[in-house]
Amino acid sequence: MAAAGLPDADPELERPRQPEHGEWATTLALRLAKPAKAAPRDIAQRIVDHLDVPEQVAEVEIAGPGFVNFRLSASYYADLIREVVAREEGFGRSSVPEEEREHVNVEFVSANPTGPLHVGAGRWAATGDAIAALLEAAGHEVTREYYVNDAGEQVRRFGESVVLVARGEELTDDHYRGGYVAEIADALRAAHGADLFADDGQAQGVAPATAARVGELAVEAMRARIEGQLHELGVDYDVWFSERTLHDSGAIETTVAQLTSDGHTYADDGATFLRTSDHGDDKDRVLVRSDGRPTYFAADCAYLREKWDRASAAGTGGGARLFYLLGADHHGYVARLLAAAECLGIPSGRVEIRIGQLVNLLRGGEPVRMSKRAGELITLDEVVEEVGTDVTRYHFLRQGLDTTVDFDLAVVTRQSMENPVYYVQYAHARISSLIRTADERGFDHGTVEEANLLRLDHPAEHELLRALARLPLEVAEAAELRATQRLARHAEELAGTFHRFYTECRVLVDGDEELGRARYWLAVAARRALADALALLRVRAPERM
RNA sequence: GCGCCCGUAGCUCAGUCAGGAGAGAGCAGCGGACUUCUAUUCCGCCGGUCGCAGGUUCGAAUCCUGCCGGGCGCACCA
Repeated sequence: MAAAGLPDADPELERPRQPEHGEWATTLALRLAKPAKAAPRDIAQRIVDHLDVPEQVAEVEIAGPGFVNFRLSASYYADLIREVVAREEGFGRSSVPEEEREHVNVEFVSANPTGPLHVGAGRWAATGDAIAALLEAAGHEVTREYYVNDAGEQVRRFGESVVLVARGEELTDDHYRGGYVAEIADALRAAHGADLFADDGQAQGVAPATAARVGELAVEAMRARIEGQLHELGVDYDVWFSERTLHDSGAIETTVAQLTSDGHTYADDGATFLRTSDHGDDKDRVLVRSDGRPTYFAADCAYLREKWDRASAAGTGGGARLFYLLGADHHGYVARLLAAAECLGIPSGRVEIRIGQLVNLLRGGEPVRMSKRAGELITLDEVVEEVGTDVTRYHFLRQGLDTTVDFDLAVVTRQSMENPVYYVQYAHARISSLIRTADERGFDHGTVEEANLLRLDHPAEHELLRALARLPLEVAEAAELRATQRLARHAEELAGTFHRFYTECRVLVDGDEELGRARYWLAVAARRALADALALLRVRAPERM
């Protein structure tokens, strides 16, 4: 820059939207116009004159008001194809330097185990899982974790509900109801006998000990069912963390004691408050109620501390990170959770909470009412069964977290381009078919090293190569932004460029075997890229459709 | 009332973090393309005051302020 007589500045290369503008571009000259007091195009010219152009850049041009565009050479793309073909899998993955590699605890779903998951939870399942996969692809270590609220009032209440249903007695508005409660009652009766629901000399209602005993079993049964529901969606966790263990081990008392000795609490009206309002929260929050029982928030604090210690112990160079994916109905917790983290001495920025907007379940444009009453609850597994895991996952993943998702059963079950997942999968199946056909016909594709990949100069070939080359960057960006839709949209772009290539460029051509071989290896590379993108989204890449 | 999110083509949404080249995609509508590697595909046309009004900037869908619509949340609940 100095040589060109210009102020120092970050070139900030970016990818132009229009193919005519090359693979890379910089707006440097435009931004320097003011400080350098010169016309942007003149500045651009001076930059270009002093530029050290790498081998892989075929052409540099100044365009428009002062953009500098770079075009990559054919040999760059030839190397790209060889690289993609050479790696067995994981094109698109990257690695971070050891000192930046984080251990990320990704907590998602964590719905209360007092009922089966509904459709909305599917969004958090698919998204949390895919973000975890993206973080892994970006080179981080990940723990997928589910926090099980298996302690406290709701367990007692759930147990009481099961007992009452088992006995055929009446429920009140405070109880859980619905077919699944009866199912649990039946299952528990089968496993433990009807005596499980009996009280000793209790005249009315359910004895606390009975409610607690049944509640514990019922919650575990429900948790197991939730685990199964998530597995159906292709989501498997590393850790199912039990809240009860925090109560049993004394971790909650220890945590409250620590917060107190660090001066973050005070007593008022017999209750213990945490000074969260000193750390950005609207008001202080109760840790221990005036009757001595800890709040759920106290358990959250203990859990936060436990998780932080565990993630830190992994000892990665980039340190630990606690990632929470929460629904918009929980965004009220964000401030107090972050405040708690500060009080616990967790470095700022290490607890990251992302809020996702909610899901509307529709059928033919009409809202599906999800009443608590028996029979009207639409569970996640029912939906997955009806529409399939690939469509369900992809539908959630291709939309940003900030957008409310309409999940319309009538639309989503249609196998048309209203479900773009088929478009991407079809591209993969099409390439697979092409390769099968080539083999059947005894097509001599040779090796990728022998192929003359410089023959790939058709516009459709070039577009496909461009999309292919961008995959690693798109993955890295999607991981950085925790934005699954980035990857989904790029997979669609990749599929689109392949479909156009397929239409315009025949691979198994007569008379030009050299070109055919080059195209064959391009198709192989494209299939690998599609398979890798779909793998990160945990969507199947079918060989046939 | 306060806080968070959204408002972009008839519909569903990308793009907003980090301001740049005539604002993109799919669906719907209209018109084309298979005797040849999968037509769940491809090509073309139609379609937009980027909610409204100000401001910052050489340049705003993008940043700031204020409005207007919609969703969600504001417990010694769980």
